Amino acid sequence: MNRFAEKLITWYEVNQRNLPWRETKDPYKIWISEIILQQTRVAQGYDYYCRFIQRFPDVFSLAEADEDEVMKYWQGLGYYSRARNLHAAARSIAGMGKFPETYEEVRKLKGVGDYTAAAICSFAYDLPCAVVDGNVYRVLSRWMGIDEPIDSTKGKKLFAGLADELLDKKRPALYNQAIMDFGAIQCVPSSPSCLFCPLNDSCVALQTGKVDALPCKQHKIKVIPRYFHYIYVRAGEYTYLRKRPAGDIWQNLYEFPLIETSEAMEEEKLFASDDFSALLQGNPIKNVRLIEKNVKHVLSHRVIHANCYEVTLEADGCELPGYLRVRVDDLHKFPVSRLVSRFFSLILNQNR
DNA sequence: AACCCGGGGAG
DNA sequence: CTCCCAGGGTT
Repeated sequence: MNRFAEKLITWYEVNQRNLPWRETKDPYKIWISEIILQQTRVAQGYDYYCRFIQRFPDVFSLAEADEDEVMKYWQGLGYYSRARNLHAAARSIAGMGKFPETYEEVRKLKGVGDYTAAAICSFAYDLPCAVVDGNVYRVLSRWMGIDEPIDSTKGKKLFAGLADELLDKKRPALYNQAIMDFGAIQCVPSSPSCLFCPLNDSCVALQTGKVDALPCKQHKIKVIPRYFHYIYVRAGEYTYLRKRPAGDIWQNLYEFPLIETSEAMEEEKLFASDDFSALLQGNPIKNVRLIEKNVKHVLSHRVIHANCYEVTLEADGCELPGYLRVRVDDLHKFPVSRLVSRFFSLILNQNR
């Protein structure tokens, strides 16, 4: 038993958060919680977890569901590949008959990496696997005063090795929960209260004045602008959607017909473009109206400048090739991005 | 190794 | 504004 683990666990007994996925040893529920919480704060994922478990209480109910419904339950959470992978993995597990029970088998599931496999195996089965997440990087880099970048291959291997050494192998679940809660509550990214920290007598970063400088990262992401023009085509009670394809953001979410331009474009020029003509297939236009303009939607490495127009057609019943024809009243049933959801709200509110 | 993939909250 | 969150996949 090491002193570090002892202090963390003592701290945890007093300060731990009460979370629903800690009340169970069911690997399915723990798995769901871990996928939801990837790059997502507890406060943001909490309600999604509760609704998800209520609708899909076990792996078989999830496996039997349509992907669209799973995506709908994920709507607004971001990183939608998590939901697609979760669904695919559920079908795989259902085929196996039961949830995998070793680290190697759990690690093979789609969407499960080193961190998530360690979390599931320690929490559900008490296997001695050390978790290494953003919290662990922060706690270890500070406590040991290590400035090796955490986003380099060398840094990842270094911290994984240290995490393994420090793991309390007799109670891995408790230790893993403790170090992550410690990072989330006590050893926070900015302005931690080191004065009241139980590790302040042995923290290298505190003693060398490097708390604010750790953990160290080398990577900076470049943000690239994109220009989206959504066309809400109105034909009587109907409108048109398509499912976003693979190889781009928001895969498998739905959206209005989209014209993307390489730079900002005003309404007049957009409506005169070939893309616009091709979209409407020569159907005569009755009316055009602006829904919203210059919406700035920020993603992790894209910033989307979006406009949305309503184009009402003369004809009520026409088809647009490549698009789904749906009732305006049914729009709310489709899983969509936050941006498209915003336009849905504007449109549906105006209808009242 | 570099890049891609969301959305939200804190400071 | 910037940074980061119970990361993982692809090239």
